[in-house]
Amino acid sequence: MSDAKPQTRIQAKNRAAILAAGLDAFSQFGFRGTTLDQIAEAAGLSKPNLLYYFRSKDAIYTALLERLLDTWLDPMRAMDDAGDPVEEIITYARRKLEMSRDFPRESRLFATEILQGAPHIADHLSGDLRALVDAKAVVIRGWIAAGKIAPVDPHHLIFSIWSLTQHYADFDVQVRAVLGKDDWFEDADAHLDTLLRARLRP
Amino acid sequence: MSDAKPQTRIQAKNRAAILAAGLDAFSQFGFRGTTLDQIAEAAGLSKPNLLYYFRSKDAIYTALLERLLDTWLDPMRAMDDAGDPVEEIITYARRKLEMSRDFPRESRLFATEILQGAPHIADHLSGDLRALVDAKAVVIRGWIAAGKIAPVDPHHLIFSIWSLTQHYADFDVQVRAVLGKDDWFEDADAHLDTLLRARLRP
DNA sequence: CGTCCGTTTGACCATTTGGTCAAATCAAGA
DNA sequence: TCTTGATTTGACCAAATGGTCAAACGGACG
Repeated sequence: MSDAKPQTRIQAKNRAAILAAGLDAFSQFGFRGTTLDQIAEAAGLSKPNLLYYFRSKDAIYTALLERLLDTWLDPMRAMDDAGDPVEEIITYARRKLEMSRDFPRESRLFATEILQGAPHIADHLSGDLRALVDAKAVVIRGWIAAGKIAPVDPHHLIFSIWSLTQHYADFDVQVRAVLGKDDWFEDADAHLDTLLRARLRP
Repeated sequence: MSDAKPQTRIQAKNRAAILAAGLDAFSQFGFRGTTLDQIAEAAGLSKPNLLYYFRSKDAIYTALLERLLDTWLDPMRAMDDAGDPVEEIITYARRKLEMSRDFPRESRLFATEILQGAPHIADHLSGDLRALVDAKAVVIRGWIAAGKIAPVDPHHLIFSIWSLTQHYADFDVQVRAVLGKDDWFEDADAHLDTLLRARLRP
């Protein structure tokens, strides 16, 4: 999976600058709403120069999505089948919430892609993602059968964790407007903890 | 708030067709990602004809958002201070879930607007919306003080209900891909019911 | 029938946008 | 220093896009 392409120092730097600028733009305006000039200016390059590093607008977007998907599921993969069930699930939720805090642009990029029908990653959803979720669903069912957590639909439990955590990144503007303050992490974390604990307690 | 403008039968019909087509397009592609030609064709009108009814692309989008905001908060307003606390909250969640099922395009339109920083409705968020949420927060705190429901942060409880329910409309593609089936309503409804009930039980 | 006003359209326009290309510039090794 | 390949750019292009406008059309009513 590692790129075999050799990269000069300057290439690495410029490609990184382009991806950073692209993440900023795409996560805020969506694919169609973002222009190459916008990205080029933010990256400090001319448009033709930008296209020297990525063959098209779509290539930038795709590269970002691939980089994102590569790490997006790490918290779920990190769930330990052998750990304490309630703690494993709650830790998973906390890690997802931390990602909303630390990588809101990535979360929004993912959200806009899904909202638009996931045209670039439909395969990923019904492939890798579904396989991983199904695998974790088996683990969760095992925990239920063992009486370690209360009976719960594993898929919808996972959806709950996704929605509860990503909401704080994706709807950040709304959250801050309603809360009247900017830092939601501590309160959200405590809230999620009690919510999940109440539901999972066997 | 009622428009004083008289409308002929044909005007009402065409304006409705345009709004319907606009909702389809904007909810899927966002504001910048949608073209007038797209809307015009879907509405069965020529582009100049479309602009005879709405002075600009922005006017269509704004009209849709206004219509949406007008009804979006109805379920929350319908929460009855005098009703049974747990049932009121669960009924609110169910109504929101029904909206995800029955008005997914509206939900996605709202989601794209918020994702992009709510440029058109920032005032609404920190005005009407915040006021309503704060009012309901007072009610919920009253319920807690009376021992009718378990202690909970009212704002984050409301965020939870928003995120849990809207997720099924906004991330519909992902939900269906992971579930491997198209109808999620019944299972989601049951899941939400037990989740909230477990958390709210005093 | 003829008029009037609401409706519709073809032609047109300026700007934006994704993308190309040949030429110029630069940087490092021989 | 000279060469070579990587890097950068100005000029350019075709298509798409939001929007305009004068002219044509159509139906209801006197």
